[in-house]
Parts: sequence; C-alpha cells; structure tokens
Amino acid sequence: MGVTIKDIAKSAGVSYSTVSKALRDSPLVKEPTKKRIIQIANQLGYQPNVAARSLVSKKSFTIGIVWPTIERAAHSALITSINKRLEHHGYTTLISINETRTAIDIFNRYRVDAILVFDDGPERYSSPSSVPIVTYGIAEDPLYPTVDVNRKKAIFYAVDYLCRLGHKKICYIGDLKKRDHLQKEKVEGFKQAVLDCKLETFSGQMIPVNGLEQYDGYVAAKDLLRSEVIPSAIVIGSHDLTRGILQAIHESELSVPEDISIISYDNIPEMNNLVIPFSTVGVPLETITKKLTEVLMDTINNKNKDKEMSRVIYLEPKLHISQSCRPIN
Amino acid sequence: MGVTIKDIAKSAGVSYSTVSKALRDSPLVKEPTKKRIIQIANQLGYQPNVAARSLVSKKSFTIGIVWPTIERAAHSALITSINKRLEHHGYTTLISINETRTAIDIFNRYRVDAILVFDDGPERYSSPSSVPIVTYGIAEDPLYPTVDVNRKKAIFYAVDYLCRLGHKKICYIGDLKKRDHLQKEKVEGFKQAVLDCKLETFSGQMIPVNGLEQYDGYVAAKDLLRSEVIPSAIVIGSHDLTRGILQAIHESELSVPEDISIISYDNIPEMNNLVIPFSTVGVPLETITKKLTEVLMDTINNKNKDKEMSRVIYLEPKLHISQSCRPIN
DNA sequence: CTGTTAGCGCTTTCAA
DNA sequence: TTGAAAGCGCTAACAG
Repeated sequence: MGVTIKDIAKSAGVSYSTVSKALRDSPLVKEPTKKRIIQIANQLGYQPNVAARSLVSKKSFTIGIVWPTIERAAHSALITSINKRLEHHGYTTLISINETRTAIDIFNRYRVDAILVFDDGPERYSSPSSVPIVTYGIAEDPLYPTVDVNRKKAIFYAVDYLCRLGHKKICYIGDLKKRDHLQKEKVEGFKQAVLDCKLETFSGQMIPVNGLEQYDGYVAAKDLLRSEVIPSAIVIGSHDLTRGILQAIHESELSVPEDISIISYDNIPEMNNLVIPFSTVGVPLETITKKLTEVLMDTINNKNKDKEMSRVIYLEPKLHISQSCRPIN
Repeated sequence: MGVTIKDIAKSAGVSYSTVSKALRDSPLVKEPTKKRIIQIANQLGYQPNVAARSLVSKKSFTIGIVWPTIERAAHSALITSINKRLEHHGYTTLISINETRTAIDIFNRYRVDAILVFDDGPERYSSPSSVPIVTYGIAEDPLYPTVDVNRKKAIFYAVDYLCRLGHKKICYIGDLKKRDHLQKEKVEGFKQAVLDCKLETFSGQMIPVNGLEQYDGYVAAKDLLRSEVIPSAIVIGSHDLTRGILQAIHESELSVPEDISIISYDNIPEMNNLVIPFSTVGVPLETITKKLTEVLMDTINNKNKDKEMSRVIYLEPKLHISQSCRPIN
C-alpha cells in the first residue's frame, strides 16, 4: 500500500526516527542526510499517514467544515476563500455535507482540530463535541463562538442611502417569517430605518417570499409589479432573490435604475453576471473569511479560553455603490 | 480530550479489548456485557478514533470527493445523492475543494478507501496515488475507471426529437471550443444529427459561448435574437446557459414554446425554478450516482482487478419531455 | 547528529 | 466468554 517512513529508512540506510525528523525539517539532522532522505521520499511518492501522525501528536492540522446546505450554493465563495486562508496557516480543509449533527460526529471521530459550521437553518442544534466548534451566522444565542454579519445595520444602511437619494416609497422584499433569526434581523433593520428616516409606510411595503431562491424573487416581484402602487426603490434581502426580481422587472418593461432603484443585501464581491452592475450592502466576503479564520486559529490555540466562549462577533456591513440606484428629484 | 475505549473499560470494569469487541458487535461478547458497554459508551459520548482504527485495520470506510469546481455548483446535486448512497454502504464522504492534484494528495495522506474526482477541466491530470481513483466524465482517454454520460447521443436525441416535431431550422448554443472533450462530444452529436436528419445547415447554426454560466447564455441568445434568421428551435448544451437564454428570449417578447422551442442538456431531475417546465435530455441524476457508487464499491472490493482499470462506462441519456417544445406544421 | 524506545487508540490473534 | 499482548505508522523524549 502506501509508502512508510520505514521504507524510506531502509532505502536511505538510516533509522526510521531519523527519517521522521528529516521530513519534519528538524535541525537535529545533518543537512546532507536530510536532503538525501527528502529526495528518496519524493521519489517513492511518500505521503505521511495522517492517522498515525495525529494519533501520536494529537493534532491533525485539519479543519472540518459542516455544510449541509450545499445545494443552496450560497456559501461556496466563502468556503473557497476560507480554504485558501487555512492553507496558508498550514491547515487542510475537509468538508462534510451531512446533516449538522452527523457531520459534527464525523469530524469528532476524525479528531480534527476545529469544526466550522455553515448551517443557516433556524434551529439551535447542539451536539456533544470534544472538538471546538465555530459557527457562521447561526442562532440568536449561539452555543459556540460565532462570526456574523450585522444584518440589521446592513439593511438599515441600504434604506438610509435610498432615503438620502430622495426616495420616499421604499419596499423590502425578503423572508418575513418570524422563525428565522437571520432574516428577522434584516426586517428589523428595515423597520428601524423607515422609522428613523421618517419614511411613509403603506400596506404591502414588506413583501414576503416563499424561499430565498431566484424563482421566489421572481414571483414576489411579479406580484408587486402588478399592484397599483409601485415603489420607487426596492431593498432586497438576498442575492438570489435579486436575480429573480430583476428578471420580473425586465419583463414588465421597466428598467433599473431609471424606473426603479434597487439595492441588495450581499457579501459576494461582485454581482458580475447581472446586466447592470449592482449596488449592494454587506460585509465583504474577504472580511468575513479573515475574521472566521482568525477565530478558528484562536480557538485552536486556546486564545479564547478565558473569554466567553459563546460570544458573537458582529461584522460591520458596508455600502457598495454601483449603478442600480438613482437620485430622485 | 476524546473518550477512549479505555475510559469505557474502566467504567464498565472489563478489559479494553472486550470493549472493542462489544462496540464492533462481536459475537464473542456476552449479550448483557455488550449492552452495558454500549450503554456506557453512549452515555460518555464516545466516538471511535478513526485514526487509530484505520491505522490498524487498513480501512477508513471513507470516500474522498475531489471537487475543485465548487464555485460552479454544477455537481452539488450529484454529490448530495452520492453522499446518501455511500452512507447506506457504511461509508463516510469527505470533500476537498482543492486543486485536483492537491486534493488527491490529501486523501492519500488520509488513506481513504477510494477517491472520486469531479473535475471537468480539460487537462488530463495524473497524480501518483496509492488510493484507487474513480472519475466522473473527465478526459477522452482517462487514466482511471470513469463513469460518463454519452453526451453525443444526448444532443443527437434532442435534435432528432425536434426534427420529428417538424422543426427545420435548429440552432445549437454551447461551448464550441476544441479543447474541452466533454463539450466537443455534444457538438459532434449535433453535427451528426443535422446530417442524419437531413436538416438544413446555415451559417450561425452553432453559436459559441464564452463560458457555461447563465450570463454567457444570455449574451449568446441576445446576439442570436438580433440576427435576421431566428431558428424555430434551440438545443442548449448546459443547464445554466438555458436560464440566461430564457431571460434573453423573454426580453425579446418572444415566448417559449409558441415562438421558439427549446430543449436543454441536463441531468438535474427537474428544472423547477424556471417559469416554463423544461424539456431536457440527459442521464437522470440518480442513474449516474447509482453507477458511480457501484463502481466505487467494486473498486474498493477489487472487483475491477482483472478488468481494464481505465475503462469508461457511458450511460444512456433519456429524453425528458415537458412543455418547452411544440410541433411545427 | 543518529538510533532506541515508549506509546498514541484501536483491532486482532492467542491464551486463559 | 474474557483478558493479555502485539503491532499499525508515526512523534518525541532519551541515550548514545
């Protein structure tokens, strides 16, 4: 099967512990010996057995990512970025798409060094885990250290911006259901802004969707555009919804931003593939993954020991202004 | 840290080898003892250490999936399905999104039982691997056992179907570049069908795209619809393109299938989120994952030993008829 | 600088 | 039916 350090030792004519040291670049091995050993290792296609190594050293240098929502694809850019960052720290990233509890169990069996949970389901899960867990934007009162976006502020900023452009009739399209904390935050931000900016309120100002996919946005916008009062601006709770809403607007022969201004909640660097470059609010993806990586590393190195372990770090959203909003007389 | 069998042994007042046997449900342990041990294990939240277990047993019961194209999201449904199937076989699935070579190395270090590569890049990679590899639709002449869709036939069927509906002017929108084997197959299927069905050929019959995303389809279709001759039917090489093409068609105030018939290459069970239920050709997703799982299990159990290891299994595409094509006088 | 040795948590003979 | 012991591949003292 796989090549072991003993094979290398034999081939190099040294003891296998010398090989171990050489491969870990220990200063306890003479340079030429080291070189020879490494050379032989490469030649033999040696790959260290993680199992054996982590058994003795109690470190696997791997992070497990729990990603049961793979089909929604929402986090793929985040995961790519994290993977890269962790690699720079010498960590390998492994992903499980199983249901959260199952995935946590799996990573516990693997004794990974930490687990990162991406699961925006509304339930507050808890799974016994001897491996430390970090979560991204989960529950109201999380059981583990959490990095999250200040969604309330994000939507607030969006409305405030439109208001400063002179908009009076502003709608929100998003998930209005009570049970999803993440979405609820956004709704609260909207309400707060309407209040603070002294905007007019009207029935149908907040438009619910059935889900967060493109199609849901399409349906909601179709409805809205059929109604008598069409707002001058729309704030949208999520990326995919925006695509659908845009589609509906185009079908109505309206255009953005001439007839209607639009701003979307989003973390993705650029909404490139839309016809119009979009204005968005949200925390830039790289800011999120940087903080997430930081928290993971701190957690592994026990820097979090004394601090409260279940604190939430809220990241500040930023306006990203592009061409989908226009000022109003 | 984690609970070990020794902890359980102490708590149960037996030797740790007895615990090991009990947890593996060995008939060598008396029923009541076994029950007691299992009970204690659960109570203590015991999770077997995969590292230790696979070190001695030379089996990890895990499959590594190489998925560097995570951002394209194209395979997420496939992966979900495979994960489920493997679970039924007692296997855990772990995913790496690193570049193919790196990911293969990682899984070799973990000594997983097999590696499944999802990487539709055109290059023929080869990485030394002592772990057996299975690929999904990769190269023309793959180095490893491969499951693939007969793409040529798929597109052929699509054209043939439209032809039987009476269509004469049929276009293909897809990747026409020479270097991508997978896409080339489709183009060949189209050409073959045009020939066999004795369809008229015309310039601009095959429309290239710059990529395989929604936006690329949008751009290509916009172009097509601006031209003088608009085909009565379009065959599309890929799912996401279809979404973009549909968008462009709507913007041109044409409708499907009244003005134009459309059929798309696709494996995904339903293209639910489109406004019109779509006709597609392709191998049903579950058929693909069933075969893939089968090949993986065979590979692990060395059933493939004598057969040629690098054979390709081509799966038969099927027409899935829905409402996006109409007959022509 | 290099080699010897113990032991990580577990499975698997072999003895009792 | 249970326990003792060897050993998987590796790291980390310790001895030479």
